[in-house]
Amino acid sequence: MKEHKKLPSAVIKRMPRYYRYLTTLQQMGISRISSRDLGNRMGVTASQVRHDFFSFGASGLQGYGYDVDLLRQEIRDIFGLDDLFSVIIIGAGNLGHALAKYSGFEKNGYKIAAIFDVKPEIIGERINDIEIIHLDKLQEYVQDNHVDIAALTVPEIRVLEVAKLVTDNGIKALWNFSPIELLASDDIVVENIQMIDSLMVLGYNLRTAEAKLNPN
Amino acid sequence: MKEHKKLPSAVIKRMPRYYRYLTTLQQMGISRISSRDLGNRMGVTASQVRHDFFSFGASGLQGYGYDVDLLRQEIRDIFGLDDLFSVIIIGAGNLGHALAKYSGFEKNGYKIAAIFDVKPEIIGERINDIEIIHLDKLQEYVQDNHVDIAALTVPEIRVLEVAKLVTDNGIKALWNFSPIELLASDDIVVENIQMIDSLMVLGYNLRTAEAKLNPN
DNA sequence: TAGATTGTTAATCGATTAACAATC
DNA sequence: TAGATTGTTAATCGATTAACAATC
Repeated sequence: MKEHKKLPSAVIKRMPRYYRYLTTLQQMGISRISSRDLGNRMGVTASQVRHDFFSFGASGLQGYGYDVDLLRQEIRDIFGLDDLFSVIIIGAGNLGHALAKYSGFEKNGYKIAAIFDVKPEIIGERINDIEIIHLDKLQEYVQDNHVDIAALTVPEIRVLEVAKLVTDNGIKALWNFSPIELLASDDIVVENIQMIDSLMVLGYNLRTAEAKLNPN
Repeated sequence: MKEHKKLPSAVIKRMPRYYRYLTTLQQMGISRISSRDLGNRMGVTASQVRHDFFSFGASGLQGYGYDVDLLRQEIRDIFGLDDLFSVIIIGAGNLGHALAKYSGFEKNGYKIAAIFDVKPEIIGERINDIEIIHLDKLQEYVQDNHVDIAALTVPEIRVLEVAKLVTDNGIKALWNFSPIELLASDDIVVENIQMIDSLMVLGYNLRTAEAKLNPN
């Protein structure tokens, strides 16, 4: 694998967006794209596109643009998408179900391997061919199966104990959907999906936009 | 309402976090907090806390700290949380169900008013006392009821047509959960929840952390 | 008063944009 | 060759951190 310098965090956060747009272009049968055209589609400047691609070792061609397939594959390499991360879901409620049923993860390099819950009546069921296993069997499971990431879709009051259980069993990445924010440590990486934060920003922007149209 | 200058977008995005931490402090019965203590809990510098609070007109007291209730209320004012935004959910799948069942939105100033879907067999059902209405009735509904925000939890292939339907009916804020990104316009504000982006960043950070522990 | 902590400006750092030579 | 577009540095802009006087 090619060595990459440590990328600025602003670039890392933008790369999944580039990846999504490149995937769409590929599906549309478009094989090359200029920084200007891509920037227009995404609502960013051409300069930023080139600067970002340069920062991870671009594969463009002067006077031509970027090769969509090649560039997309470079992002796949950087994010390790061809290595197929193994993800388990803790909590088989509606949100856990929604994640398990969504086929987009598998397509992009993340395999949902199992779902854990504690409700006896659903243990053994399958969602999208993924088995629901009792949380008591987690230790056993991680001994027999490699697990990269745990998605936490448990009720708010359970999330701290579940996070402890999961990390005590050697899992080093938490994808947390509860409104209780988990903090990363030296050893554990965390992504919090804080839906309420996003909703608050949306509401703020709505009020700001309305105030601009309708000053009083 | 107090007038606020236009806030830097970095500050706006951090404010929901402050708000969550202040709410937790309030629930713990803590009535005042220093920038240092709050920063430590959140993993940010005290300087940034003070700078941020200053930028929206802080309410601290030298030698004392910030009044938790007062500060929290100021954030509520800025985000309009006491005005109760009205939110409708389009798409009563698992994700729509999960949103409808989550009580945290209502508690924080966002009322889920109705859920729309097209599956005849679920029309009229109630989730968490919120009625499922046929999408054909949307126009009628928005004429009779004020709607601020539409949460889009429809299948990927439907999201563009649904976004058009919703905005054609005068709704100006879209909270989009599909992997098809919607772009904001002059008239329409958008928040995209791109779960796959968050997962990719998590996977990247996991690999980077592992590479640091285990260089080879 | 002495100690603590904010309010606020200045300094630094990082991210974005502009510019244009290089080159396909 | 002429036109297009990247690669790359420099300039600008915005965000973060440091510093310390003000003051509770």
